[in-house]
Amino acid sequence: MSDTETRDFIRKIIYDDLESGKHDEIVTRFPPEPNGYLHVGHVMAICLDFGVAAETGGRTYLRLDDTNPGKESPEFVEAIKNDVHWLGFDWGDRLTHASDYFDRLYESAIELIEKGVAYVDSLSADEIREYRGTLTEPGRNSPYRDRSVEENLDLFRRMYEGEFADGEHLLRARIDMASPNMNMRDPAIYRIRHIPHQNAGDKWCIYPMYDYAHGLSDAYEGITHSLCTLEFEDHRPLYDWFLDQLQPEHRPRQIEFSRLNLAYTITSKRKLSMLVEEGVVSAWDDPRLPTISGMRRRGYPPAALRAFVKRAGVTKKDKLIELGALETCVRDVLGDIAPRRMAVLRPLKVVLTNYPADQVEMMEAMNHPANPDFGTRELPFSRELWIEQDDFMEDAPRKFFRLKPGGEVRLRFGYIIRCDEVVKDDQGNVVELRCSYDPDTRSGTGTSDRKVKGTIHWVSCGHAVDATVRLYDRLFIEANPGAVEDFHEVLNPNSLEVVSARLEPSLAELAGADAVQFERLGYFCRDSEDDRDDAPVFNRVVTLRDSWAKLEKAALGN
RNA sequence: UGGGGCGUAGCCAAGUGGUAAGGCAACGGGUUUUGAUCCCGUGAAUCGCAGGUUCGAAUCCUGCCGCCCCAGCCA
Repeated sequence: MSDTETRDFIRKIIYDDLESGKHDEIVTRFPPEPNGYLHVGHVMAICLDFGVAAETGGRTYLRLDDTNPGKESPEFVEAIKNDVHWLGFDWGDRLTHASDYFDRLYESAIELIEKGVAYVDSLSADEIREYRGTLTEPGRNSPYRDRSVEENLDLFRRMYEGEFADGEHLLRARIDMASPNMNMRDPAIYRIRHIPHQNAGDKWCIYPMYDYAHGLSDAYEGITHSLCTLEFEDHRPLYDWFLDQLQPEHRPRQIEFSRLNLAYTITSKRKLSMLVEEGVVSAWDDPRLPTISGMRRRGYPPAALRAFVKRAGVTKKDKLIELGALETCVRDVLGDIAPRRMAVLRPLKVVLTNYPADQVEMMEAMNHPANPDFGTRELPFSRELWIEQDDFMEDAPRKFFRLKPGGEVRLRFGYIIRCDEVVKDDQGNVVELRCSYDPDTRSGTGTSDRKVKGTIHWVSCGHAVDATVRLYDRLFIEANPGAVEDFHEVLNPNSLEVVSARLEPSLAELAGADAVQFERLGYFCRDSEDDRDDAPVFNRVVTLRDSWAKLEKAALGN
């Protein structure tokens, strides 16, 4: 951290604890429940948990918070591990599960009963809800609240042994049914669930609740700072209550921060799985989703995600961050590392009428305009070329400095050409441009020093590689789709457009998942699922900034 | 109408009694064989509102307003 940066409020607390000698080492944990895929909101938590430990020489546990079997699965465990690694973080040998502590948790529950601060309730779920009261009215004590320690011990043991059906009994903390904090109205500690567990198998038929298991797991692992999101703030008194009652060796401290919400996206696990199950998107790693796996498949580099959450900051204020902020981070890192290539997304044929029909020249092209280390490559240039349909306009405004009838434009790394004739089909669509090239203007070696205002990209027809390119846009047309009653109503019908593109030949050899820049268009990467050697499929990661498009849009608005 | 949290520019965010950093976005200009990048510059904040304390308040006090979270045997 440089001197000009200020520490967020959590880092202030943590660094103070180090300086005051309260702790010699910082220990944190990232505790996802393996019941879904990680998303951009988790990136924030991961970077905070792992980041603050790493920068202070501390440690971080990756703990799978698996206290609710039936919703959790090893598939999600693997996806989570994969995502955290990909983001650039390492938990070493500190991969744990809440279920690793089920034995100790069970013993501690007995201790609570013996202390008289926990009891077995035999009300039904509906009755418990009625007894709980409301936000403005206190709850009432359960008729089973005053069972003897012996009876509670016996009942709890029999719960453990599987003597009762699901829901028949419930172990509860004995706190205060009149507390204004709903979480303190005798919260559940253990419930009966006759289902196997993703990690513990069929050993248990009673499972601990989050509030009970989480704080104690923190204590067992020697977590010094247990960082979580704001909605757990009013669980903190309960978190502390369990620690007070059981006095574990280590005393973790819970600190809450606000979630990171991204505009035009949804991060509720429930809604995310609806999108997947309804087929609105193809899978959990659909490139339009804000899941980590989706963003990876989309081609977002992990460094961009890290930079993004750093810019967003850690506070307690609700935030809804503009999509552009993320995209800027993606462009920032890709701009430096992505090799440049040429590709035409919507091809329009150009015939150079004065260029020899059988001639092919190899044009040298820089792989990165600002970094010679990327080297150069050769592009075949010939009589027939593809250019972008958007780069030609028949009735062009004065400020349009691409191709227009009678106008000139430079072909990137090639020659200056002039549009002599526009060929149309029966419907009046422009299907071909007949142009002439100026032999004196060959890139780099031309004898002519004349300049033209525009430069456009192209691909030689006879050498082009066909490819499918997927153009992604935001999944929703509403900035905060999570706040809309039915998100189906605000889906963007144009979130995916598929085009048949023509690529420069070198792209056929491009291997791996790293992104390249298609000059003047954006950053693209091979799709990790559908790409094949004989049928390339590229995803558009993000467009380049486009001030022309902005001008056009502004003009339309007038 | 209970409890908890939060209100500084379009979006983030510093600032904790001495006269409002920074980033993103926007706008203008320069460079450019990517309308990209890069560079330079500009505008934009009655610090949620109203009172009060003080020589001085975004910072302290009081009252109000707005937004978010909590009534799972979910996490």
